[in-house]
Amino acid sequence: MKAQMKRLGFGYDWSREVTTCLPDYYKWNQWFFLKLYERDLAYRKKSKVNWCPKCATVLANEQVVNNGHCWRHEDTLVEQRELEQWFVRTTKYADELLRDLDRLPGWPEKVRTMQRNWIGRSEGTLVDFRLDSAAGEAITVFTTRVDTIFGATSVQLAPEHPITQKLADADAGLRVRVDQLIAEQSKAKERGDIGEIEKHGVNTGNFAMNPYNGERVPIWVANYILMDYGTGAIMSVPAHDERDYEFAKKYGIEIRQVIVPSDGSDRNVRPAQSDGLPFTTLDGKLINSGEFTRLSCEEAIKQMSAFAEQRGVGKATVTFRLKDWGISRQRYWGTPIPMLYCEKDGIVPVPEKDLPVILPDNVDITLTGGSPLGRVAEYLNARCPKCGGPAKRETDTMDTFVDSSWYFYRYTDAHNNHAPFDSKIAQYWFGDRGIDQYIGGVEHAILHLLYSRFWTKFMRDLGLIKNDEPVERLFTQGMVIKSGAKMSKSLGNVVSPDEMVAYFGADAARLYSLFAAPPDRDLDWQETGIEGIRRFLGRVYAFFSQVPVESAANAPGYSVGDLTPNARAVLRKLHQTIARISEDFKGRWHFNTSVAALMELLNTCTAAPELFRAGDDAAPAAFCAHVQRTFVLLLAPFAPYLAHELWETIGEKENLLKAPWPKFDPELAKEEEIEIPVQVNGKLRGKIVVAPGTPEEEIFAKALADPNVQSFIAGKQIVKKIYTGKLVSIVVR
RNA sequence: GCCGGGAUGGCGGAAUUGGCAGACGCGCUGGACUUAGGAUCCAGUGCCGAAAGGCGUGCAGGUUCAAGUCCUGUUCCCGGCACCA
Repeated sequence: MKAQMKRLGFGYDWSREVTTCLPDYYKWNQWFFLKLYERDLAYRKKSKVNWCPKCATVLANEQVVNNGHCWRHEDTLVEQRELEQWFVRTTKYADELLRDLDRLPGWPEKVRTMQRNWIGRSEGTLVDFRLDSAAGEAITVFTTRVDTIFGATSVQLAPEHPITQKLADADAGLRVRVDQLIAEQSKAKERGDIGEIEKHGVNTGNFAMNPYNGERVPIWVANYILMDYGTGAIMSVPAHDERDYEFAKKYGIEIRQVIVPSDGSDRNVRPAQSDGLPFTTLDGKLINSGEFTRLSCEEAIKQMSAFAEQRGVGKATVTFRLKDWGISRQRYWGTPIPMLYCEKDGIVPVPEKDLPVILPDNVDITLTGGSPLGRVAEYLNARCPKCGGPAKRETDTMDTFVDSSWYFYRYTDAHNNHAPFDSKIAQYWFGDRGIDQYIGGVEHAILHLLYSRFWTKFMRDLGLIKNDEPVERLFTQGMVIKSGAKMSKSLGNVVSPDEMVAYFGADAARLYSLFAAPPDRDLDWQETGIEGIRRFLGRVYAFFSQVPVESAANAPGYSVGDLTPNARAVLRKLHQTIARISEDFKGRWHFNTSVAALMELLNTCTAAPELFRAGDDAAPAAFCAHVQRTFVLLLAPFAPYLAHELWETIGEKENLLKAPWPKFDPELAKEEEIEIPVQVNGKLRGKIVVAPGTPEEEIFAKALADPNVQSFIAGKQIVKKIYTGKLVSIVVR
């Protein structure tokens, strides 16, 4: 990989290379982990986790893609397993991660939207529905539409909800039904089609009280209620929620309308006209809602949340879709999590001075199931740093996204033995706004980019850095598609550039990949067309071989005024090309047009062979040398090998990489005469050629005199004449 | 269902700000050179038409002297999210 990059002539500073699987890097992962743990940002909990059978390890939520498939193995369904795992409290930063998206104008809107959706902030109200049972227990529901609560005609629980479980424990019949619902949900989750399964549920026969009107409503358990969102319990308002409506229709639960359109129309007022229900927009006002009747929805939400708080039956709240980041992996390759389990002292962190916890090298990684590290006795058995007694090491390793969450800071100070990096050095490179320009595939829009944003905020709070965000400007490359499938390391259908480099050369491979499509677009990789690139490079080489070798430095000067029209045309094209390529480098990065511009420049040069022919004095040697030299400089970023060779050919002694980028001279780029298209009634009818700055009247006169234009205006009345500086438009009737 | 992005010749793509649609390259056609051509060079190449001219940027409308570009509606493709309460 490294050799490939070098062969392709990429200019990386390899002295800053970091290798995340070596202890001098992962030591700092462990150090960060201890800091997370100290700050209660890392914790252990038992929970349902995503398990990829092919990876034989756990995956974070973000790493489950495409309806429940593994992000590494898109053909493999992820299973749900109950495991004790380490989590990082990304949710603690949920608000900030969401808010700061608005401060990233240099990010594609697409990525920001994806992150916003992923974080999924939702404002709502928690309301307690007290159970009939003596203990004063209550079901807490989460709703974004507390204004509809007078229309609540049942409470719906997730099958896994603790109260469901409690009710089921007391009712064997219910237990059977509930277990069915759980099985069904987890299957659907594995298949990834939860959301498409038909809504159904079971009435528990119990009741809970709506604190707003004292009404007792039946408690149901339903398969469309998810335990891991909100509180796992909802109030069901069939008149104003589509899902509740569907459910109520099916089971004959009462549908009670409490919102009507605020425009005064009577649509949807009578429940008998049930076609119009559910009415779900916020643009309405309340009816049948006690003291809140007649309020607008928005006002009602405010007042009714406040009401809940005053009565101690609920409060306004915010929930997130974002979950904590599960970082435990049952794999060998990864950073060992620096934790110990002591019989006496429980969970004990490895002291900082004992870092790094080194990954043992005598591990049999061919076995599957469970953490490989658990099978290495020398690794597993340790001493408790507190009591000195026997302790077991944590055998899970960290998600590799931990490595990539901060590696770019390590680049600033890659060989630091005392800290992940020196704050001052990081500050020098990153300033307050982070990486000037980051490049990556869209596939990392929520994984890597969310984790590294979190990590940056965490490091800022540790006092290591000052910037709030890791990346100021983000550019998302398109994916490379190969016969219909995206090309990626994990899919293993990567086209190696080696063959292309061997056959056509590194320059051709570089130019080809740039020329094929702009970088933000997906590229369907097919190798037709590289011949054209090779031809182009051959023509460049030929162009330089036929020209007299003359160093620009040695040649006497020349005056632009003395140049032949052809030579001036070349000079003009040269400067237009400088402008175009410089523009492409400024952030648009459409290098496909840069390459096209170089081709055009060469075409212009070779179209005037007399200028560059040995023994022909159609142009001064200094002019030729200037054109050649500039051409090489423009070519260099794209085809560095050929450029270096040509640089020597033309007698340059200085290092090409140190030569300044050519300067654009707008005077030299300016056309001496411009061609102006003439339209009659919006259709192109002729073209006139004038000098720049020709007055408008003269242009119109010339335009009207054009014979073809004449034939279209003859006998008609001119209604309007427009000259924009680029084009003449004549309207006749 | 919701949120993004896209659709331009036979193909990849260009048109950066409402101003000549198709730059540049591939492919194709014809020609030159050649023992040879899968090398190189020259010419042509959006569609219809002999020409004049007409038509043409997914589809249907609209605004404008002028629309690939702006507005309304719509179809299809790609990506993301999804019983999110």
